[in-house]
Amino acid sequence: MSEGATGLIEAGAGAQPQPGERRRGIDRVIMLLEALLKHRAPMRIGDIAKMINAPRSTTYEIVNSLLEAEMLENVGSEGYVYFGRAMHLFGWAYSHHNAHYRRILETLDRMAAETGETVQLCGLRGNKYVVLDCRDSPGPFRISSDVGVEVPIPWTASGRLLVGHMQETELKDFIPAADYELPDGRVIAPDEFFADVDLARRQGFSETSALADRFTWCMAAPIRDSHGAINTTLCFVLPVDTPEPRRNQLLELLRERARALSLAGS
Amino acid sequence: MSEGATGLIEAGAGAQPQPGERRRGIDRVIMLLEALLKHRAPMRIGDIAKMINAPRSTTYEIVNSLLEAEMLENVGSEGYVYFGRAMHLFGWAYSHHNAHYRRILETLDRMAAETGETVQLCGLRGNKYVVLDCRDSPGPFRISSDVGVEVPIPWTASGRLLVGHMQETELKDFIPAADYELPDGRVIAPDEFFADVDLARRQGFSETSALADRFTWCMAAPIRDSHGAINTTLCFVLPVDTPEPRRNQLLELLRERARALSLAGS
DNA sequence: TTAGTTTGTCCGATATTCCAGACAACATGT
DNA sequence: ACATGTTGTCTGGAATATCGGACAAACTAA
Repeated sequence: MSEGATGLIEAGAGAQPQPGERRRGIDRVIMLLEALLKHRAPMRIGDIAKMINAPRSTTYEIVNSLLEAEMLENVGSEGYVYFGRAMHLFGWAYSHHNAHYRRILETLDRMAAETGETVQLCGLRGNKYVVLDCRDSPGPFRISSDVGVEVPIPWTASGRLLVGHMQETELKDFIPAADYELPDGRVIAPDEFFADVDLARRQGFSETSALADRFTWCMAAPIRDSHGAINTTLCFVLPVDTPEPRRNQLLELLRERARALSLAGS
Repeated sequence: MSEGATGLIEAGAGAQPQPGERRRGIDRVIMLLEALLKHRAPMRIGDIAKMINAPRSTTYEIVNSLLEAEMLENVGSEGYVYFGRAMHLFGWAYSHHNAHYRRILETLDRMAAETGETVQLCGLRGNKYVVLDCRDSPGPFRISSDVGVEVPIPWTASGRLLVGHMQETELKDFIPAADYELPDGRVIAPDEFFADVDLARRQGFSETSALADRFTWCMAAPIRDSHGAINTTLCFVLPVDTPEPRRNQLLELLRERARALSLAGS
C-alpha cells in the first residue's frame, strides 16, 4: 500500500462502484480538489462527478458549498468551475507564513533575473515529484506551467535528491514499478537509479540530461530544513546543448544558493 | 441576510452552542480553513476546536483527514498545524489558470520594479475588502504581509471602486454599519461614503489619504473583466507626504496599467 | 418532429458520520 | 503530594448527510 498524499483519488479510477458505497463529504471534497488539480482546467460538474466517481446529486451539493465559500468559482458562463479566490489566499498564506519560504522565493526571482534561465523549486507530494514554483526563462522556449503536475521520481534530477534519506529497500516499496518507464518508452534499471540516488547524496547535487525529455539538461541542489532533511530542491532547467563551462558556472551558483537557503548550519 | 463568503465562520462567535447541534464535515472544513486564514499563524488543534466551536473529537478527525491530503501540515514539533503544500498548489492553479491573472501579476512585478513603491492587487471577499497580492516597496517601511486579511470596505480606496456597480440602497444592506468606524474611532458618514463611491465611478479611480492609517496615501484604479465589471483593482500605497507631482505621475501610471489590463475593450 | 443526452433540483430512506463523554498520559502549578 | 489543565484516542448511539432515483427543462442530432 503506497498510500501517498493522493491516495484517495486513486479510488476514482479502478474502484468498482460497489453498490451502497457511501463516502464522507470531506473525502469527496479532497477527491474533488485533487481531480481539479490533476485536470488543470475548469470542469463541468457532471464531469467532476464521473471523475471522482460520486453521485451527481452529491457532487452538486458539495460544489455549491465550496462555491459559497469561494473555494471554487464559476468560470465562463456555462457550468464550468475551478479553484476560487479563497484557495489563492490559503495558498498564499502557506507560502508566506515562514520567512524561510519567502527567502526561497526571493532567491528564485534573483536567480532567474541574474541568469535568464528557467529556475524551479521542487518537492515531493506523496510518492511523486512536483514543481512547487518556477521562474521561466524569458526565451521563447519552455512554457512549463507545470507547477503542481505529478511526475514520477526517477524521471527527475531533483527526485534523486529528495529520496536521499531512504534505504534501498524503502525505495523499492516507495516508488511504483511503472515509474521507472520514461515517457519515450525507455526503462531505467532500478539499480542504476539507486546508484544515482547514492551518488546524488554523496556529491550534494544531481544532474540529468535528456531524461524525461530529450531537450533539457537539469541540475538540482538540496535545500535542507533545520533538521538537515531535504524537503525541497532548487533546480535549473537548461537546453541540453548548453556549453559545459556555462553549465559548471550555473551549477556552482545553484549549489551556493541552495546552501545559503539551508537551515542546517544556522 | 448578508450571507457573504465567510458566513459560516460567524457562527463561531455568537451562536449559542445549541445542545443537539450537529454540522456537516464539509462545513467544518470550511470554517476551519477560514479560521486558520484569519488567525494567520499555525494553531493547536484544541484551539482550532474552540475557535470554530466544534467538538474536540470531531476536530481531530477532520484535521487528520486534511493532514493526510496535505491540505494542512504540521508546523514545529508540538501539535501546531497550518496550511499545507496542497493548498499552495491549488492556489497556484487558481492564479495561473487564465492568462489574464498572469498578466496582472506580471504588471504588478513591473510596476513595483519601475517605481519602487508598494503595489497591491485588491478585490472583494464577501462584504469585505482583501488584498489579493502585493509587491512591497523595498524601503524599510511597511511590512504589509496583509494579503488575505479582511478589511471593511469603507476604509479603502479600492473598496470605493469595487462596489461601484451597486445602488445606494443595495450598499446600505451590503455594508455592515460597524464598518464605517475607522480604527482610530472616527466614523465615516454613510452618505459621504456613497458620494465617494459615486465620484470614484465617475472619475474611474479613487484616492484616500490617512484614512485607515494616518501615514498612507492610497490610490486605486479598476481592472475590468470582459463584461466591464470591476472584479479587482490595482493600487499604490504611498507615504502620505509623497509630493503631489510624483503622486500625479504615479496615478497616471496606475490608471494606464489598469486600463491595459482591462478586458472590456479588447 | 422524435429520440437521446445532459443539467440542475428535489425527495424520502437508511447507512453512517458526527457528537458527547470517558480515558490514559502528560504538563502544569502550588 | 495534590488539584487542574492539557492532548490524543476510542467508544456507542442517534441525528442526519449521502445516496438513488425521479423530474422538468434545455440541448443535440437526426
